[in-house]
Amino acid sequence: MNKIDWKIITALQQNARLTNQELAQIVGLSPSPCLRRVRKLEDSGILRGYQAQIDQTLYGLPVTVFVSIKLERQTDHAIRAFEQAIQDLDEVQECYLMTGPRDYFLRVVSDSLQSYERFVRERLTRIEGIASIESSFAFNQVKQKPRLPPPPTLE
Amino acid sequence: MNKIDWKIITALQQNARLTNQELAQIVGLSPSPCLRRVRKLEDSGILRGYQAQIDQTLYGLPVTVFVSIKLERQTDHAIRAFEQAIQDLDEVQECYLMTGPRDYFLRVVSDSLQSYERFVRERLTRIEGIASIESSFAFNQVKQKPRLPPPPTLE
DNA sequence: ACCCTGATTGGCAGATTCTGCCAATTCAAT
DNA sequence: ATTGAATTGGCAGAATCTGCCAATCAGGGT
Repeated sequence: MNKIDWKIITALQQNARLTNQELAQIVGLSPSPCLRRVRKLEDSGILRGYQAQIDQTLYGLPVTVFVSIKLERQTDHAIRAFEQAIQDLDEVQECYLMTGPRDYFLRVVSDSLQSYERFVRERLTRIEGIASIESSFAFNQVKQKPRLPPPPTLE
Repeated sequence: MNKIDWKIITALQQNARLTNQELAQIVGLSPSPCLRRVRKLEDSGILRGYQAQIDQTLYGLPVTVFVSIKLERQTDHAIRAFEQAIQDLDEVQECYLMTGPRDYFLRVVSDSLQSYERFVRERLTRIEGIASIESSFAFNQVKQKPRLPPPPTLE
């Protein structure tokens, strides 16, 4: 990966629907080598995909909650069971395995506090092996930066 | 917004580089009304944009940290100053204003723990008005779902 | 049941873009 | 300088985009 690849990645993070011609112009190549580089980045896995950004509030899901979860025990079985259960919950947008006192960390979306309460009571707490759940509510999103800093390998 | 719009949004969340023809076929329309709907969703702001998903580890930024921040006072001035400062930090990928004991919640990326420490010491703590900082480290991402549940207005 | 109106759709066609192939160029190492 | 591998630019047929127009559809009022 070199400077041109980095430019490609930066440009596509800001607008994944750029045409190959536009992209080529931005990074200073002609279209065909530019397309080849994009394909290579895709094949290598660095470019994992392209996704539309949705305005959650306008879409109808204005509530964002961060949830810390602790398991009763960290056996292999309990971990796998929990992670599998989480995959099936549509409201869970992201899930991280954490260091420290909390085991998992989730970002959950919902249309209202009522719905979120129902989600916790009827879905989350039904998962086996959960010791505790702690919810933190977001007022709003202050920043969402679709752009990573340059990787250390570039400098 | 109706069922077709929802299909469009779902499809574009999974692959934002679908051609209009492919998208039209998926949602069961011919290309031209499909394109019109996409434009309308863009104009309305529901479709905020399209971004490439990057594999952070392959890219060279394997460390993800969630940071809770408390301000000394919640005056209008302090809040604005903090939010402005945050906008300029490339390492901060997301920032939320929170309810509860913590004021802000950040997702920060870094290439190593050393770099992260430097980031905290040389950048974060230099921002005026911060009372406390608490870092939680992620081992890895267990789930990343590029798909929202159907909005309540559809059911 | 009928008509009327506004919204939505499908098809068409010129303009644009994509993308595989090949020759030319660049660059690094000897 | 010379060689060879990697990368590039240009080309052209195929595919796609996208604005326009007529046809269709939904549903409200009489």
